[in-house]
Amino acid sequence: MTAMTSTHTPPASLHTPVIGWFEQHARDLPWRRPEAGAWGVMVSEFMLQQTPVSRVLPVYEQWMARWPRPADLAADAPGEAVRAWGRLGYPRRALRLHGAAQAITERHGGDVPSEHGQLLALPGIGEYTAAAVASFAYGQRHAVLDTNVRRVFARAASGIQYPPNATTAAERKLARALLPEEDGRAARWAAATMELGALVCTAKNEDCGRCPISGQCAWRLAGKPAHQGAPRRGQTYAGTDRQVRGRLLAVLRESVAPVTQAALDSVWEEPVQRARALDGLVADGLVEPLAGARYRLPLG
DNA sequence: GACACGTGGAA
DNA sequence: TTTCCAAGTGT
Repeated sequence: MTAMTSTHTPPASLHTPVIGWFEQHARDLPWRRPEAGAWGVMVSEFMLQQTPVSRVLPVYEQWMARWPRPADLAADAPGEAVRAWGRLGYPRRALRLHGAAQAITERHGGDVPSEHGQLLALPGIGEYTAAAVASFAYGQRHAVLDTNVRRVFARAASGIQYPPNATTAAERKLARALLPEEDGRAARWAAATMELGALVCTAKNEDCGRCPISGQCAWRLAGKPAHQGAPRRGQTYAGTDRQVRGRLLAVLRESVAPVTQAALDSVWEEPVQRARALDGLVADGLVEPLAGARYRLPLG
């Protein structure tokens, strides 16, 4: 049971100040403008998975100028999507976005579907992204649980500094309970709570002085107790297969012509790990092996 | 449920 | 310099 429900605080007392704050302080992001459309919303959601807004902005603009509709992307080679992805990281997202564009073109007449279940069936779209697109692009009522919203709810409602590592049933239940009744207001609430987590109720150095619900925040009222339990597993990177994959793919992105084995071998000393990383990229469909020990981004 | 999966800026 | 973190998904 959360502090919010145990004190019987009506959600409406949270909705108005949070949505009001959002109307005053929301960033003017291109995917929030009407001209972005559902496709723009969807592209931005793929790019923003684990990647900061500041790095997404320029790539998003180039992407939408080149592929303004799903069918435009679907008609191009998947390797071009990987190349245009640049250094955003997790390039499989580019491949999945390309696959989603193909599915939209084939199954949905070229229009991003509005139904949650149809969105969820597309490659690269999971629970969060399906809810986000349905909510932000189509104004529907969904619990949109990303890392920002989960942190806001953990603090404001549950009185703890950080949410659990993985989304729990209790979090989903709480998020549904806090959702405004009316569709459009629920969609604004989703965007507003996300923005609050991104700008004010941040993971570190939160700024309660600028928070519209600081007076109702269970964590703050409890004296902002520090997170209990094991520290988060720090993701090591140097020396991992991921780093090797990143270097290999960087070489392939830079070259339109097929790349030789020697060119790829030059990015990593250790041959066993290097081969394993390259095999992994091929298995993932990010790299296409050619005759004569040459490689390129996939043509499809 | 645990892990793999990129990248770069900030503290 | 090291660690943490950023609008997650798929296996």
